[in-house]
Amino acid sequence: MISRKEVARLAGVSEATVSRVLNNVGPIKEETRRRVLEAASQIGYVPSALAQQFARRRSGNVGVVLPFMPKVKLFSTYYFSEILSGIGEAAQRCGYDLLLIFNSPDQRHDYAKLFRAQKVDACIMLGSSDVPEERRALKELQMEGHPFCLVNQHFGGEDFPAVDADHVSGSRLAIRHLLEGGRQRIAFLNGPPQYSNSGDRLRAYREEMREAGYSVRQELMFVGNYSRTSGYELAGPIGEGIAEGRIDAVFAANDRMAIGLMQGLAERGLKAREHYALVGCDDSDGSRLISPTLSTISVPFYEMGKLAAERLLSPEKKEEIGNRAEGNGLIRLPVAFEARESS
Amino acid sequence: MISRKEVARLAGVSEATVSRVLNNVGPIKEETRRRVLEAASQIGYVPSALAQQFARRRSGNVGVVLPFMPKVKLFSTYYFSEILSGIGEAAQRCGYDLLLIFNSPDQRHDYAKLFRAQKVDACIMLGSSDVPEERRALKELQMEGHPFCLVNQHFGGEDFPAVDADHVSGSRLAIRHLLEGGRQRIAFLNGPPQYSNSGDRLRAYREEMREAGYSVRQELMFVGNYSRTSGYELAGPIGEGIAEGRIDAVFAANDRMAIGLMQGLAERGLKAREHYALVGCDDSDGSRLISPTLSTISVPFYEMGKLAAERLLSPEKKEEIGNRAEGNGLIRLPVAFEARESS
DNA sequence: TTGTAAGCGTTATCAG
DNA sequence: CTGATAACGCTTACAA
Repeated sequence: MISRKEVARLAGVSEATVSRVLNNVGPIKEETRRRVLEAASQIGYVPSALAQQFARRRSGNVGVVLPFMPKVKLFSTYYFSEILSGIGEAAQRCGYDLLLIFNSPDQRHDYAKLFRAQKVDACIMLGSSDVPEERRALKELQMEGHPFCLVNQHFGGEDFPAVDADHVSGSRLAIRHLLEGGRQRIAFLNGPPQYSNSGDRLRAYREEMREAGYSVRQELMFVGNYSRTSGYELAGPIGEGIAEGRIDAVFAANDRMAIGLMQGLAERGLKAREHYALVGCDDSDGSRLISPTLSTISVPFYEMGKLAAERLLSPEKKEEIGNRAEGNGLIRLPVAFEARESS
Repeated sequence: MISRKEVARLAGVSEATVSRVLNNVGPIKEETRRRVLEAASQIGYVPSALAQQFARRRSGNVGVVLPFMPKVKLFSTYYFSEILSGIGEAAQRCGYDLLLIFNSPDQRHDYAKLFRAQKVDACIMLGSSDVPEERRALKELQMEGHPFCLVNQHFGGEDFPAVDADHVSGSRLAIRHLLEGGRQRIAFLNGPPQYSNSGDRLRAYREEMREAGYSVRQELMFVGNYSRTSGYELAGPIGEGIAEGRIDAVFAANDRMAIGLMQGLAERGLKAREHYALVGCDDSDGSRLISPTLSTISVPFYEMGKLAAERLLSPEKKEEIGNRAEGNGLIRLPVAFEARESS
């Protein structure tokens, strides 16, 4: 290993001077600087990031925590990849490296440990879900004052820093659109309850339906797990509802389930728009490829990731956000309705 | 910061003993071990990864180098996300963390620097392309003996460690399929030449066409940049060719371009299968969603990423691969043809 | 403007 | 089985 010492010797200065030159700190005689840089490049010296991190007591890493999902190729889902792209963009600009952390299924989620071990200087949680274990881990983080931020999830009763989308408004838009299109028996295919946006959407659905004068019946409610397959499998019961006139539209909590459902229903001879209206959520690439194209809510995942990272890493943003109304770490970004052929 | 010292004091042992217990090294009296663990958990001690890395002179990180692509949300492309998922799976199993490295557009690619700076213990390159600067950087890596591996790319004339897919055979399958379907004027929409698989595919195309007794005409050759848009934009010239009977099939180097092309041609009233046959490459999710569904070559990206990582990180794999034929760092995984509606 | 030296929290070696 | 202690390569007062 080539170390500072050799540069110092070659340049005929002390090791401290080498550091000063390389870190641009303190006043340095121009001649000295030249000699040091010359010596450094001559022997191809590169400061050890390990030693620097150790001495500075900062890793220079942002942790990105990813949920464990058996059999799911995580990055291949539109949701994660968009958020990660946004985080990457911001982290790079702020001079941080991204450290990917996979939440193992077996061991408990010890986020605080990441900080205590100094593996990361800040942390962004993707796909976090509202289960007791997760709450505990996050509360601990907050207690210990570690900088972190959730993306696309929030926890009722807590004030965790988070960047979410306005899923309530988005869902309202979707339902309203369906109602305005003359649909009255709107089924709701929701995601699992441990995700806050499921709650948000459910609320929106209930309120809109009630405001429109419809009762919210249990036979219109379905729950999947966000996978294409889970939508596909619900084509049975939902298809029956459509065939019997009990359902004339479906609002699905994400595009994947909507697409699976559309495919399943197509196999039963039921065509979107013709036999029922369908609205998904996410504005994923797939929504534009499927036929008929899928009406959907576009969610700014990329921007959400970017904002979460900036919030943690960029000094200006940090201040800007600090100046917002007190006691609310949650930022909600607006979403938009995309009308396409399926509704 | 809670350090080893405090644990030692609380347990009434030396700091060295604390380390021994925690690292399970050397013989330890059971009673001592108990006391140390007790003390550690009592004050919530977590060893500093920074200090460990420094002392061990190993970062415990695998670098994953990603190309800079302006305006492209990298992870959202099937290709990268699948490979990354595979790498993640293997890295986790081998006890490494993933450090994402974004190749900035401005500064030169100094991969060796990553190692000299000890930021990573091994490195996997995604989306690497055959340009002089890249060759130089990789050659330097090899010269200095740093462990690295390319994925889905290889460099003629060099023997860099790489995991690629057998794009030659894959392309042959595609062309042969089109020929067997009675197509004779097969256009080829290739990717940029700096990617080795473009060369591989071109070779396969030429040979298959020649073997079938067709001349390879320049007017059948098109080049895009793997984006959906680039395929879409070539719908003009290619559409003309189809209309005028000069083209009756297209083989595209990836699904995204194929899909863009299909959409562009559809706008011109040209339908896949009916007016022309189309085969893509990658077996991306989109290929199954588009209508008509897209025939394609399925490439085991996930496995490629996994294998590249194992090759670098897992002791057994390393040996297994070392026992292969000499002088060839390149491993090619097989691909398969997926017949769908478009051809 | 530069040198000296005290950390930083581990690992690893060498005695005992 | 356990305790001292010398690295590790850098940052950062403090002195000169």
